[in-house]
Amino acid sequence: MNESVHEIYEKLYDLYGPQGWWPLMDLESENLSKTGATHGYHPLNYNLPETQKQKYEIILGTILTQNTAWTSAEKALLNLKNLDAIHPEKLLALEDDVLKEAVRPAGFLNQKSVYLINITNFFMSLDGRTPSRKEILKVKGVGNETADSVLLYAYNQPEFVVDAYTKRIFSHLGLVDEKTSYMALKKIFEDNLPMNVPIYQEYHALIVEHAKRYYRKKPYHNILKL
DNA sequence: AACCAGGACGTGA
DNA sequence: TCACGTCATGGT
Repeated sequence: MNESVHEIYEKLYDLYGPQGWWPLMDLESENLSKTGATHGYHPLNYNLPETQKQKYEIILGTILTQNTAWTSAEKALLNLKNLDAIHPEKLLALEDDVLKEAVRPAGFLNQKSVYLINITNFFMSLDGRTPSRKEILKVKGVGNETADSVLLYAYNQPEFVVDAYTKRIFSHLGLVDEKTSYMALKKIFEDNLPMNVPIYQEYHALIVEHAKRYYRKKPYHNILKL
């Protein structure tokens, strides 16, 4: 197990290369991936986000993509951009139905519009400070994965992000039980990898890329030859 | 036509 | 704690 965590990372990186997550709308597309967003990746640039606005865009994206394809979340994000609402104050100033219509393509519009407001208030209360994992989790609409995504990609904190794909791949490979909890699985990765933000960022993105190709529908196909 | 998307919350065992 | 239903839309 210890070995395979890092070994699989190497294999995925060799297969797909650097992914350049988290996508940001105002960046040129430079990614080789064919299955992700249409634009916004920034492979090998680990100095992002550079501005509060970019942090905020990432945070909005983490909510919008919950149980939703990124292509759909991206449409909602573009709607918000066209409303000039990728700014905390302006998003809060939107009429309720306007916000919901913007969120609609990402699904769960009633929940996500409230969650966006919740996390926006939280973001503003930080006043530029980096939040702790515990305090982000208090925001209604932010669970384990979203909290870790915010910390890893918006604040460059070494928190490994686990998602449904992670559990699916590693249980399919027989490395963990399907019922392994989020925190237990997170710990397995963090215990077997150097505590390094770019590696955490790339590994999670690589898992998503790999899963999109081989773990969408059964029967799953193990091409990693472990 | 069923199933899945870069989940989280509320409820009742 | 944990299993289960619910939330919405879009693509395959």
